[in-house]
Amino acid sequence: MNQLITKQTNNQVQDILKRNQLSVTGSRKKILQLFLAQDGAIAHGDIEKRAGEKFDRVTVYRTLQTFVDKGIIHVIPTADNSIRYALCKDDCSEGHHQDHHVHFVCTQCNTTYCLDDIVIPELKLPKGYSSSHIEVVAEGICKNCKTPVHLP
Amino acid sequence: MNQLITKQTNNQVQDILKRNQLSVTGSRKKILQLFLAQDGAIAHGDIEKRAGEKFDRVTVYRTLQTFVDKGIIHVIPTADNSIRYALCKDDCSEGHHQDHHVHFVCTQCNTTYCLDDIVIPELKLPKGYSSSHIEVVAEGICKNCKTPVHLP
DNA sequence: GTAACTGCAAAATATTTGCATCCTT
DNA sequence: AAGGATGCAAATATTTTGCAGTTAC
Repeated sequence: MNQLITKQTNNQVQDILKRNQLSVTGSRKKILQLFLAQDGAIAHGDIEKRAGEKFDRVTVYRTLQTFVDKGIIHVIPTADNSIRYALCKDDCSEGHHQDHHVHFVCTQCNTTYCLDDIVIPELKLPKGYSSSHIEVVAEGICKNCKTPVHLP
Repeated sequence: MNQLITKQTNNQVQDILKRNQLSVTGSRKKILQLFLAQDGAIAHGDIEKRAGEKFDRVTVYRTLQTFVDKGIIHVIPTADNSIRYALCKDDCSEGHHQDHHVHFVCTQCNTTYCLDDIVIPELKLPKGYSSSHIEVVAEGICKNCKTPVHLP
């Protein structure tokens, strides 16, 4: 879990920022690194409390907002009023990612995942309602917390 | 939209409170009235800013929390960090309501509805994941904001 | 060099806690 | 009468804003 910045991820980060017409700065690189290195979603507090790094709180707020505005990350609302952010696979910076994917919150480890490959089935809404976007958050046990089955 | 408390709703409110082993107090009655009188979901701020009524902020926090704990109302998370609460149809106080219904947020009037009658289709989760609860929030135009069709 | 980003201070909001008083049962 | 609920004050926590110094391009 060492936060070594490899040459490769460094390039990746720069790419994403440049593609979104953002200047490549230290904070932005470091925060984007976190997202790239992380399987699940990240809350504002997770970044601030990050051991070993020191992040200015205000800069974190502003950076996250900038990333959301650019479509690099997206917001995952949760019931406990702790907003989490996630970078999704591949085309995050194209703004497609938000359209139809499922979020999964593990009740055991509290990790939030983006399940990009799950198809959200059509909803039959009542007469008069029409929807442009559907957000699905599933709650349960994730792949890592699943009790392993001991085969004989 | 007058907040007249009819004898009937008064009884209804008392019923709900008693059924949940809560003492019947002024604040609880007034706040529960609001939920009963309202089609959509309510945010903390909506209650405080309620014209004509004066609610102590702290009491509102505590009352909402109590109602959530008892299962009288439930939380609807939204991306803008403004948690909303809704009382659902019929069996709110039995704790069933949260299980599988769809929330609908109108992007026009910003009202949040509980669509209790919509069936949430099965999700095919990736290998290793298992879910116990699914939250679906659809966003779009509601029945009231729909542009009316002028028939010839 | 210029425009944009950062970090600090401080303001504005939102939420929680403690406690004395009041109300429900 | 007793326990719980309320309302006020105040403590905490969260988010936003202003601005001067710094950095990216």
